[in-house]
Amino acid sequence: MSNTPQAIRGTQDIFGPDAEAFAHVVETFERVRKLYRFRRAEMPVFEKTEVFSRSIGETTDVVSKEMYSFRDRGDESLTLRPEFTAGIARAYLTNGWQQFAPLKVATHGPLFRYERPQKGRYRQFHQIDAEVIGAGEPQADVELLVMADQLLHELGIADGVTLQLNTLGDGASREAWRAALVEYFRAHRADLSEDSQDRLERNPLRILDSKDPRDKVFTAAAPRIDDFLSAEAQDFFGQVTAGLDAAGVEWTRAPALVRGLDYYRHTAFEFVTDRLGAQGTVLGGGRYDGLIESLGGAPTPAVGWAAGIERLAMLVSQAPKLDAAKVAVFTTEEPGQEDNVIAATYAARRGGVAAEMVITGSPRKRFDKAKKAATGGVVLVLPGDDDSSFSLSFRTSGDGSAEVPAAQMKRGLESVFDVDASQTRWIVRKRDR
RNA sequence: GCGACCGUAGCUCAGCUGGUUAGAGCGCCGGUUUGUGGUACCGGAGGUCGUGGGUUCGAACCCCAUCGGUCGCCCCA
Repeated sequence: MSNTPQAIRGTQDIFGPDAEAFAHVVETFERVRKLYRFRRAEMPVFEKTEVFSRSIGETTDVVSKEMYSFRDRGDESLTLRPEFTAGIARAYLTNGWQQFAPLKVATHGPLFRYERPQKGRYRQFHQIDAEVIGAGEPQADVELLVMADQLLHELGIADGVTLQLNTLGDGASREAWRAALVEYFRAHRADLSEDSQDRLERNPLRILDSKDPRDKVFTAAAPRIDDFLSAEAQDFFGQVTAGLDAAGVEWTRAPALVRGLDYYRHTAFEFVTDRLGAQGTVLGGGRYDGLIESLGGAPTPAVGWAAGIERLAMLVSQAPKLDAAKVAVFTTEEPGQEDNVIAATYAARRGGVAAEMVITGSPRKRFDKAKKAATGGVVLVLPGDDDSSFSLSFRTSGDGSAEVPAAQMKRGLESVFDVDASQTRWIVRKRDR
């Protein structure tokens, strides 16, 4: 064991109920995304480093200390993607996807961030992601938000999750607000937490959602974005909220909500829960009208969101269990009948019935072993009248049971186990021996 | 990058103020029992006590380092 390589810190091997919940989240997302007519896209998991550094912002933590970057054999700096948006924007530009604008795309897969792992946070984590590129109207924001809301409802985790909504205004509004915040906090600089004094230089907006009580004294009275919104920005936000109201999506205004990355404008939002410890954000996103330009494209409005699959999966308690499916377990206690068990098991599976078989170990213990694995029931293979035939005995924990010739397996499965064996047309043929 | 707690069998854990061959349950393998049954009993395999150093007559237990896990800070999904 001691020379077995260990998994990389912050990576996870997902198995069992967790893996089922994970798959359930992805499957639900795929279903909902089709309802909203978002197209599927796949991007590489690594890009040139500049794809991220130029779009996300050099001063952000993500770029300055959380990227998995390395040099390839051509001495090019590459980076494992820390988010989807930048890569999608790059693909949009390099593949001429402008022709599809406004483009609704969705994707999911692994992302990488060099961080200290903790609850709901990993170095390789997974997100589902939806973006609308080339749509500057508030209706695009609304569509994305309603889709997110529906997804959370269909996952059965909408209770206890609230949509927190804010606007950062257009570029001019945001800059004016930022300047006012810097001026305001600078006046109280000495009384701020160490972290926030640092933030004052790097990312003053983030002082607003500091958890430090020393900062909270000042954040309450800090300048509010509303006082700096241009008429257009105000109108834009008004249309977003009106659309949400029309669609029946509940939201709350969160004036201190800002996004961590530089490219956000106008709408910013997070779906937040109090059930995941410190990692309360379950789905987050916003409008990033400046991003495509920063990658050398024409000015292109865009909105999007992403959600951590692991975090969603942790909230999903009602994920369908693999074991909940009715499983027929085939076995025999008669030495020499093992081949017939094999024949019957594969016939059942070809017919669409979930089946397992037990043909190893002590024949006397096989029945008990089969019983443990069987949620549908146990099928016992018995020798037939002659060497080349056999019959099946269907046993359930209830009162159902029946013994039928092998050829009538379909009937036995359906009547005794109550499983859908309608596809089972296969007849156990008599074998020459 | 910072802090707190935690590493004993495949899994969940017990192991007293340091004391002799480190235990239990579950799981696995074998035997017996039962024979419309989700049983009971017996036996077996499986552990460099995360790793390395130190203290001690003696370390799973105390000290240091290191690796890993968990949770929190920063930041973020």
